[in-house]
Amino acid sequence: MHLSPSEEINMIEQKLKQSISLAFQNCFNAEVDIEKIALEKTSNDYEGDFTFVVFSYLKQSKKNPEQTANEIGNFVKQHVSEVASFNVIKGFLNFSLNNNFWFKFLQQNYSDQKFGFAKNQTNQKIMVEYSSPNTNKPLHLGHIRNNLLGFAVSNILKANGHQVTMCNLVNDRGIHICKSMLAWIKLGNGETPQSSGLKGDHLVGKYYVEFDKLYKKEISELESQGLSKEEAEKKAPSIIEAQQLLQKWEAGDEETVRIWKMMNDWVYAGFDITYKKLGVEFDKYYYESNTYILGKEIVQEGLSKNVFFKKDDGSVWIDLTDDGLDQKLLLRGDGTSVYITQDIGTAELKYKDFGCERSIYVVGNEQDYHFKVLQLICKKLGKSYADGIYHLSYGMVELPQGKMKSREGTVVDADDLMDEMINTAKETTIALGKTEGLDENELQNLYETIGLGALKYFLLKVEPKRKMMFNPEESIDFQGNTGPFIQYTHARIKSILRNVDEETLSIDMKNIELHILEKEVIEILHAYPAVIANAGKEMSPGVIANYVFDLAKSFNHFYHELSILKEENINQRNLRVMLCMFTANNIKSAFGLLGIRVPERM
RNA sequence: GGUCCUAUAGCUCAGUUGGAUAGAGCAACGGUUUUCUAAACCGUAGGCCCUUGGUUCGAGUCCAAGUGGGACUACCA
Repeated sequence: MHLSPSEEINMIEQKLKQSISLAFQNCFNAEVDIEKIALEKTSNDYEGDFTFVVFSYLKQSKKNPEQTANEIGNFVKQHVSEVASFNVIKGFLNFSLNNNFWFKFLQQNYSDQKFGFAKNQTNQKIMVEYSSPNTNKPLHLGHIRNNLLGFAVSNILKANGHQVTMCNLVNDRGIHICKSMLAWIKLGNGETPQSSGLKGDHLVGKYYVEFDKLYKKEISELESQGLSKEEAEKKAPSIIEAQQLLQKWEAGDEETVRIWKMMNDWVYAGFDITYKKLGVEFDKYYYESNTYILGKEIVQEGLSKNVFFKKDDGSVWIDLTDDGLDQKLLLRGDGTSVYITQDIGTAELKYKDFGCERSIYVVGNEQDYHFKVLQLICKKLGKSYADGIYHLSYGMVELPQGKMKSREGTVVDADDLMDEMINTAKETTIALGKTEGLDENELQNLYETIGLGALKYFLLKVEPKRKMMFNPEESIDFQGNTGPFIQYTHARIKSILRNVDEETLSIDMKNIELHILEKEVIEILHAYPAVIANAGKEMSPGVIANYVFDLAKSFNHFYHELSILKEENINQRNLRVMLCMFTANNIKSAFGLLGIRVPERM
């Protein structure tokens, strides 16, 4: 039997578990399922590599913890050649592996660019929807979190061997777009991105803000005439005009549709630039202007199946009170669709197009309720894809002043933020003055790598479902647990490796020692396949981020204490060079999953 | 009213299916550079893991109740 390297490295845990299970049979005449045996990494305070905790097996062994652990330890040591020794403290059985195991692992994997990735495709098809912007305003910090999450999770799922389709559902129709359109028609004087020099999405966003100003002014005028706030909000001329514009759009009015298309195209051109700079991509775009009709058809289907019901005013509802939720509107009295109508349609369309058994929606936690309802509806309609719907919910990004409000102009604009980050990276890099010999192009590239690396890492290291605080003044650092810290580790390694001539390296295991600092790095590298698997299972880029930070920290410690190229024992030197190559590969690989680039120098 | 998220060091966050004395980074204080990149490394200090009860050999982790913070839910998306 020939095993590929990454199958082989997972085998040591498997081997130990198998042997432990046999030990139970042999020593205590007890059956213990291999799958149920849990091994953990030995705590740094104790000697050993892997630990088996025996407390919960005392019923099977019918002996005290120490005896149980000792008997199992003896058995395993005899039967697993990689086990060099073991020790028992209370109910903790700690196994130490021999150094050759670690040397072999290093030798076999140090140059494998795909180390840690699933060797075989799973045939599981997964759709990941993310970004999903409205086309009435530019992207902001919240969208950045969304985009980075969606892209990173897609990469992680691919690394787990799944077939991933990334899609972007563009919300290109609705009242919000009509607001921008109306303001542009009234106040724009034919302004275009070309005439103003403004990026298309920013131009359209400007008129969204203009609309809001006008609307607010009208409301306060009406209120001063004695109307209540609610009445004023409904009767303000601009909102009524915007609604009329929406009706004209739905009726296919030529001029309205022309302006709508024109302004949306401006926005798309702007988004493309932002997406490109951010480094995210999509395999497929869906547009709600195309999918909302399909949603209406499914609502009819639900009516005929008696899953939905119609009220006297003609509106269509589903009753979810038995599921602990409320009644939910699916179609307005006038027959027009609401948000969830379109999502029902899009879900169906996605499944028809790609047949994915899992469909992940990267959408903020403000829509937790919405997706719960969506999944319930699909289930009640008997849709086969209902169980595969998964809302990857993430917390809002908040500012020190509170929540971002695009209408009030308290948003952190995506383009501005990226530019600021890149600029800060530039200033810091110049101040440190280590980039002699790089040309203008390479420098610009480096600033982007570092600036965006800092931003992306900052947003991705936090568990998705947690809300996060973003303080523009002090949030993003270049020291400590940051993207640039890890990039710096990579650059330092590369600097060493530029002085290494050998294409391939070999070590004679008889003539080397394994220093504790070397071993710590190797152990972390060894865990990478399991980390990728776990990140995929949890759909959490934060798992990768925490991992790669640990790796960088551990490597820096090693680097600081031990010479690499100046080591005189050639075998030991080669071991350390391998460790450098392996670590650099691993940082690049892990950051690749996060959508972050690594520099050769910085 | 209903559904859900959240609470760990001054701040920002980790903490795997319950395991050994709860960890990082920042900020503070002290130290390290004639030696492979100091965006680094080492050390000191900093904790009623929101409260109470339960489950058990063992709970930051699981369960229940409560408190603080937040989101959603009533023809917006």
